Amino acid sequence: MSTWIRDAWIDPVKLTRLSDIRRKELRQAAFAVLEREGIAGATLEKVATQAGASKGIVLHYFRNKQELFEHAMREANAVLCNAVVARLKRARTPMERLDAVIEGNFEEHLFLPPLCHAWLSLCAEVPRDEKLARIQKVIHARMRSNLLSGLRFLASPEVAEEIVLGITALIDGLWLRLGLQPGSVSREQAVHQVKNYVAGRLAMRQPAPVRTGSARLSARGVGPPMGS
Amino acid sequence: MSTWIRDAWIDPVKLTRLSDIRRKELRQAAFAVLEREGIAGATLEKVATQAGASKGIVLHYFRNKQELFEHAMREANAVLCNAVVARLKRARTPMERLDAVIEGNFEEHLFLPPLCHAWLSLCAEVPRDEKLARIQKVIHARMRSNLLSGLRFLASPEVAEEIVLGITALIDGLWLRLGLQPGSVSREQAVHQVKNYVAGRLAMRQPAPVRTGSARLSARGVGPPMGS
DNA sequence: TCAACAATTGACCAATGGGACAATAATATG
DNA sequence: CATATTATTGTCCCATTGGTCAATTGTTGA
Repeated sequence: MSTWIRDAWIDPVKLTRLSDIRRKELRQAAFAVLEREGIAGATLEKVATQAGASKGIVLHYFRNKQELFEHAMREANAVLCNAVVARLKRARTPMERLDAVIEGNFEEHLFLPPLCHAWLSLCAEVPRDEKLARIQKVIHARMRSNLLSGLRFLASPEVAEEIVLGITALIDGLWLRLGLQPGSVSREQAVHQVKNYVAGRLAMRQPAPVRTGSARLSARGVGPPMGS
Repeated sequence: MSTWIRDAWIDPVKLTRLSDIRRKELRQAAFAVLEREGIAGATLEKVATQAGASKGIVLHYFRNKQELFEHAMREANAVLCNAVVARLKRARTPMERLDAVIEGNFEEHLFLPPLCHAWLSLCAEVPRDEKLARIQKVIHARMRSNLLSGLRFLASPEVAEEIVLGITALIDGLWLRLGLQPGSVSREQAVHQVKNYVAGRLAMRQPAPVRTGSARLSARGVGPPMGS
């Protein structure tokens, strides 16, 4: 409720300041409506009302409904992504990096049913919206990269890749569970669950040839590898 | 394309025979439309066309749109559930029961993007449809029960419960992955993934007091090898 | 102060959707 | 065969929706 405003103000460039603010307001409103109404019930009128504006204004800032919701998805993702990145910055060891990603994905002020509902509705549209699909792809790529940045040092490339799939699936699945039955899974449970998964997988003697000559640092701290 | 017809014919009760057939046709059509169009695009007209009938007939057999799609969800779930149950019948050991559930959830003629898309759309509506929520609850309860029927003998109740959550989340997550990026995960990969998860979890020395005096059978055919 | 420009609104429109219904065809029943 | 019941269609209605547009209201800057 405040983060984006900061961005707009601190930034010395004024450019289309007002325009940017409106757009942000609107995609937030769009997301809010999505939370309550789902994709089928998310009408331009409702979005406008939610934003305290008229319907016309929505189409003034976004070419059409699709575009609006595409931006809504970007926005939502950015928030979640920031949570992860912030934690990642503080991580020192590979294992800490892993935990950062995991915990970041269940930030308690984000791991909530409404957010999940909106996210679900958006996901359900991916197959019919090229743009949404692309965004999804980017999101997943970043997630993978974040996970790999820690996992690289903890498992062979093949196994790491496998664990990445496992972690992402687990995370998504836990979110889904939350959306389907609010209250059935707490943030702590979720984190616990994924961490246990990782522990279990890392403890297994790896079925494939473990040695591939790649990075060797062992789980202990490594410190500086953090780039951005 | 044949299963349901059998049910209707074999059953000695003729009652509203034709009516039942129509209803089944229609909820199947509804599901098919859902696969292509998503919840927002799934109109009564399209469902009728898909079923080769007129729009009126749809509302003749279902009170309204909601009811139609609720039945569509039941139908879809029944199919998936049957796959699991069939495998479960053949299972002999606890571990085999576990595998039955896992493999049944990724049956190759079911683990397909379109089916997933429809399922996703339905899930996205759960928060706004009391009936759908209830159905979901039932589905999950059965899944849990099925898993527990094997898991009971492989871990303490607490741990078993935890693993149930993990497995269901993983399964859902893998389905979601399939829907979001068709082709990014094969049936074999998915099964492999979940089985590895189970193996990893079962191999862990259990963090909580392991002894609860409960069932002891030590999964014949799998139990001990994993031990560290 | 006045024009140029952006923001914002509200009216309007054609298309569509869900649902009601009366009319018609089929089918069963006695 | 006549009648009651069920299946099916097509039409009609009204609310809603995405989207366009001209008109109005600030804002800014010279």
